[in-house]
Amino acid sequence: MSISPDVTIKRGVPQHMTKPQLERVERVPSRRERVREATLSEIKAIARSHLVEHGVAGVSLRAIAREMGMTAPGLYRYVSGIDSLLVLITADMFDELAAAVSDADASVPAEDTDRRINTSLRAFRGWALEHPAEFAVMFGPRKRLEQEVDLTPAVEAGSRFGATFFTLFERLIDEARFELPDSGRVTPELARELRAFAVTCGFAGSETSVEAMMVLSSCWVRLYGVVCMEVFQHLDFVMRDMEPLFESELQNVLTGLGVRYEAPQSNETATISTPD
Amino acid sequence: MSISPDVTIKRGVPQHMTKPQLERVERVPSRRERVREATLSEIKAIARSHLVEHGVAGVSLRAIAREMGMTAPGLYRYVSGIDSLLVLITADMFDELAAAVSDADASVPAEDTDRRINTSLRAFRGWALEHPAEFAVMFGPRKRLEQEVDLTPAVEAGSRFGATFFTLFERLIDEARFELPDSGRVTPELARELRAFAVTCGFAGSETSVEAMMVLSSCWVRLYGVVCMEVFQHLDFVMRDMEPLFESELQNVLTGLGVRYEAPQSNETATISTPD
DNA sequence: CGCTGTTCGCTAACGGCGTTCACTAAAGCG
DNA sequence: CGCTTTAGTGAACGCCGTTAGCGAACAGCG
Repeated sequence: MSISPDVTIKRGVPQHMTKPQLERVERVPSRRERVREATLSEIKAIARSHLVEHGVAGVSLRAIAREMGMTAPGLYRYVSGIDSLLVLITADMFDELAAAVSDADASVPAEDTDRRINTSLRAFRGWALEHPAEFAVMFGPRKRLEQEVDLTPAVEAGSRFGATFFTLFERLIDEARFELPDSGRVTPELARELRAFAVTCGFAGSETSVEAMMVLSSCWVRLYGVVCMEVFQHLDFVMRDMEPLFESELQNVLTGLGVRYEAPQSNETATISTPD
Repeated sequence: MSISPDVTIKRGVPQHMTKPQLERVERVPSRRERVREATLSEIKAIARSHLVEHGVAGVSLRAIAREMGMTAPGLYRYVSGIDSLLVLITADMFDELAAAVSDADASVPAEDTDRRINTSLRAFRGWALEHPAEFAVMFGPRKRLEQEVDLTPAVEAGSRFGATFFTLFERLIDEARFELPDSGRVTPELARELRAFAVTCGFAGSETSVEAMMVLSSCWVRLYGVVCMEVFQHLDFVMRDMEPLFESELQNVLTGLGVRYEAPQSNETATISTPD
């Protein structure tokens, strides 16, 4: 067991510290480390492309190795197996999705909470539609009885993604946009789960109420529902274009949140263009 | 191409006609047909058990054949490949799910629409939780870029499943339980899609309005969302027990539909017991 | 420079998979 | 009975993940 792949060699530097001043002090990543990092990136990139082109079942170590001009066993120096490779790229994809949403969010004036929310949520759907294979891996069923493989990288990235929306939601709470449901509606059991939710997701310290968490959950479930249904094509035989339904749900959800609904621009949501 | 598996030999008998009187008239299924049917059933049964035990990736023709005491190529007499076998059992599972919901529905007095709906929807979730592997195949992402394989059996069974709920929903419309949303809320594009929906699902002739279809879609999407999220375990790291959230969503949806929400019985929803 | 321990990538191999093809043996049927 | 259709087999092809052992390249050090 002299080999231990999948362990990102962390430099023990807190991420919020700026890198440049530390690089010389701590460690300049040795040549070996750099080339190693590069091959790992190549592996993930090719895996990703195979995922897109042939679906998750079409991702194979042998094919990746072939495309890289090496042999499959060699990849085991970088990755402890196909499953953990999938977990790795899943983590990357979550980060990418989070970035896509953040970018969209950042493209509108920070004070315009309403438009920011409209935009962010549409960005989520947009990314999902543009990356159905990725979305399936990220939000679809857990493939195996994955007791075996370590999911933490993906889960962590997933949390980072969630945080993107949580911040926006917190703004809504601060601005007291919507009426909280009667506290009678929240059963003790639900309250317990929601508190756990709040704690795990970081806004424990704030005065975030259980009722607010319930609203958040409900909204998230609804959006997840429409988008899943669209990407997984479960209404395909009955409905050609799911966008109107998504917009309708979005409108319902937003008005429930006291957020102004804005009809989408005629050009695609993916395009980030400054409105006139 | 002398072989043509996967084609259920239909006897051209409408299902609503009683069988016995016709059997002799039309065709008594020959001995050969009977044994053939039996082996096909065995194949599907074993496939199903492997699906449950090892997930969808764990279903393999070779393993099935092994367990049956035959060799893999022999299975090709019954099934045109692993993919179409999966489609076949998916169809069966949809019928089974539909039956489970129907049974639950039938276990409460026919006039008590409210309780019937409570019960049916909980039955849906219950079945999903008891059969996560099946649910993943039925409601998860379409595995391949399945241009190749013929999905019709599964799609048809899926429609039958949908019909289970549609009938209940029609009752709600007839009883005029809920207020329809302003027709201004339905964009022309959405209206078009919803009409297609209504037509494909059979209640075209009735006076079912586009607005009603919008409500139905919205409700279905929400329930699908919670259940998917629970079965796919996407909030696992944040929430232990999803039942309270489901119940909360159910309550929201039902009150929106003008249906009385009934708290679940203390014993599990799966258990069908006559209330006192 | 040469020496030494580590990392890398290879070959070979095992067992599993889906699928095709040519073939035999059995079953059905006139 | 003989002929046709069908069920099932064995061998083969080409994939796959994964393990084990080996040699070559490399990094660091005296």
